[in-house]
Amino acid sequence: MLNQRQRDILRAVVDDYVSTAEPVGSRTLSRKYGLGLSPATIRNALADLEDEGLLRQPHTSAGRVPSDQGYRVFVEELMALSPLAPSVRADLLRRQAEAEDLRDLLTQTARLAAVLSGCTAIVRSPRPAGARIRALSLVPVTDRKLLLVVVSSTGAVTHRQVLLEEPIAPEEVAALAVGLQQHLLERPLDALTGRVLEGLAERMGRHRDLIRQVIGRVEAPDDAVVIAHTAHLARQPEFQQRVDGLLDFLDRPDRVLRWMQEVRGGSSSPGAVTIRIGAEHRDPELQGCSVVAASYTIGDEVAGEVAVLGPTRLDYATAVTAVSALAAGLSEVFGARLPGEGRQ
Amino acid sequence: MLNQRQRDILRAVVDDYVSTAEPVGSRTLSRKYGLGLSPATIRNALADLEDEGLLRQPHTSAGRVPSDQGYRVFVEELMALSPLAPSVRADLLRRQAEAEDLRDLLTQTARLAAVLSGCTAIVRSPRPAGARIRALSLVPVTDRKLLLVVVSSTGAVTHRQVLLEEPIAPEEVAALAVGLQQHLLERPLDALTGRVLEGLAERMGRHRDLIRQVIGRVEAPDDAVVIAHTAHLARQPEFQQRVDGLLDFLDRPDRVLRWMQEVRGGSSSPGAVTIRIGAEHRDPELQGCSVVAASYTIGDEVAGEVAVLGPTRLDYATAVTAVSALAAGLSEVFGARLPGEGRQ
DNA sequence: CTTTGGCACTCGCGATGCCTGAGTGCTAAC
DNA sequence: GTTAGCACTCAGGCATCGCGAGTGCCAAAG
Repeated sequence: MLNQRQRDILRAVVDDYVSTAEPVGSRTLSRKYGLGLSPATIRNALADLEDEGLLRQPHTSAGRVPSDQGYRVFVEELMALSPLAPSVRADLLRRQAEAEDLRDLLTQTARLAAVLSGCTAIVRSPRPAGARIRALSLVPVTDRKLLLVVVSSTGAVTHRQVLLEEPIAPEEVAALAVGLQQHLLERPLDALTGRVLEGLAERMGRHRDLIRQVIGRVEAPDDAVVIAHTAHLARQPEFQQRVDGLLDFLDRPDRVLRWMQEVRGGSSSPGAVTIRIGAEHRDPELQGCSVVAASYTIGDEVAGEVAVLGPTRLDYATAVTAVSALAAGLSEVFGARLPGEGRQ
Repeated sequence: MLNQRQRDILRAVVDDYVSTAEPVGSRTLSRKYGLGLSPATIRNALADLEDEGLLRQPHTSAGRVPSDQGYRVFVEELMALSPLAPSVRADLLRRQAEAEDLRDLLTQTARLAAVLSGCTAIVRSPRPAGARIRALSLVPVTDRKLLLVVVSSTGAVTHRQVLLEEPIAPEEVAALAVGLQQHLLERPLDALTGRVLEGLAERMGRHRDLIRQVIGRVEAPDDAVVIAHTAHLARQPEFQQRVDGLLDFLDRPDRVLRWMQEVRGGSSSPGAVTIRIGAEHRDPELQGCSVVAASYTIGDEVAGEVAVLGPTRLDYATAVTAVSALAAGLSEVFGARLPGEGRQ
């Protein structure tokens, strides 16, 4: 276990390294941080911390740098979170509430997270386990082309083209839409598995193939993740050589999505902030990176996450306050809007 | 005017520099390219080309590098375009035709362009001057929230939330939708200016405010540009120091859009390929970059562009064949689908 | 008159070596 | 337990050097 001095020093090392990106030496610590200790004393403490595996030396006569494990101790025990000023918080919430639609809301949130934290931000679209079909409509585009529009209880709108073999009359489309609505409205999206749909197709008789085609596509929503400000990653000195790998990773929504889900993984208690540091990531591209993610909720269910991504040397305290405030904002906006009263 | 030898040598310099990223010397040229000339002779020609402003020397005793102007001469007079193998072309078209909807089509196209050219690719959503409203629907989500869905003749689907002060009954929504359809279907999107809408709102009597709210938002489509594979930019040796500026630029869809429009600017003949090189860009972030853009059409109108972005040292021939093939593919897909027969 | 070989010259780049300064660990004194 | 002092280490900056790629110019050959 660490004693108070070691804790103070570890905190100082992390603070300094985060802001300078240079290994921190005993003299600097003694001068810049009010520890009231001589460099020599600090050196002893540093050596202890290194033995514990919380600090590393890039080379013999360099200062210390926090190890992944050191960051972990920092975020779990030492980090001083200063809550956002109420005015700032209110401003964030206002901006979120002003969003025009779901997409806009997520984009705005991601941008705000990026600006506040100085990192690349990622927001995962809401997909609560219990999302239901709130509205469903078939729009005839031509006599052989329909547009299926589904609005889920999260506010997500998905639309798919449906191309037909045979022409269909508008009245028939309308009848079909009513039929679908009867069977599908308020049903959970998750429940739209093969068997259920097969049954539905049977029951509705005509247009069986059409129905299959239509419904099989409802569950794949358009935007799984929104990413803002990748430029912040490229600015980090430690990534100069590897930006392309990271960009490549972020370019593939499916991978990012899987990864986000995995990050949340264990701790899925609503509102919790998950932090994953450096080697704790499985993906090789993400070595040297940390992610701070906060989940937001719709109703009482975890629906998605707001996250920021940066080098392990990142300002965890700022990141945590930013993502939790924004995730809370999302929860609030969803809470206010979605049960259905349509308040803006 | 350049003589044949100078032209051959300029072409060789560009070819070599594009593939190696190293300044090209007279010896290399004499060895690698079948010019049948001694290095000394080539040196004379190089000196001439430098006097013409088509080549530069990074420093005395280095090889030559094409200047922006040199690239311009290259693309206008010297570049040898080899058309794509029919099988490749067919494959591209097949992949485009398989796209599920507009969004998917544009994303696929951008990815293909990026892979073929080895550059970052940008596709601008179709917005032909004469795009019309093909379908329009109001989906009741709650009693105070509607979703307006508009399908344009380009296949673009836009949806907007409409929040109401007063609750509205579903039947009323349906009636309203019919009214809107009567007045708006097949009208050009461009014509939806304030005056027309005002008139419409008057004529429809009730729900005047609602109508205003609804229609004012139709014209701002969701996705103006699709960007693929920014990682390719980061990989370019010449951009190591400046990736962040470029990423920053690409992060703002509005700027990218404006810029794409400006690039097409002059030559708007359908199917034309526009190339803009280095200093020809106004934006300071784009110095040292080139863009190759081909426009695609819907009907006979230019609707948008497929473009690739890279360093001035880019493989213009490959880029040109790639973007023109893909733009032609888009034109074809739109041509086949959009008049309304819904063929896949 | 054009082409070419030869030659002197230039200059970036990588390797080498030196020095400095920041930083350490250890020990002995407080 | 803390601190001052000291010897030691090592990365990074700086100058030096040699190499090699490349040039321009000139005079001879075609």
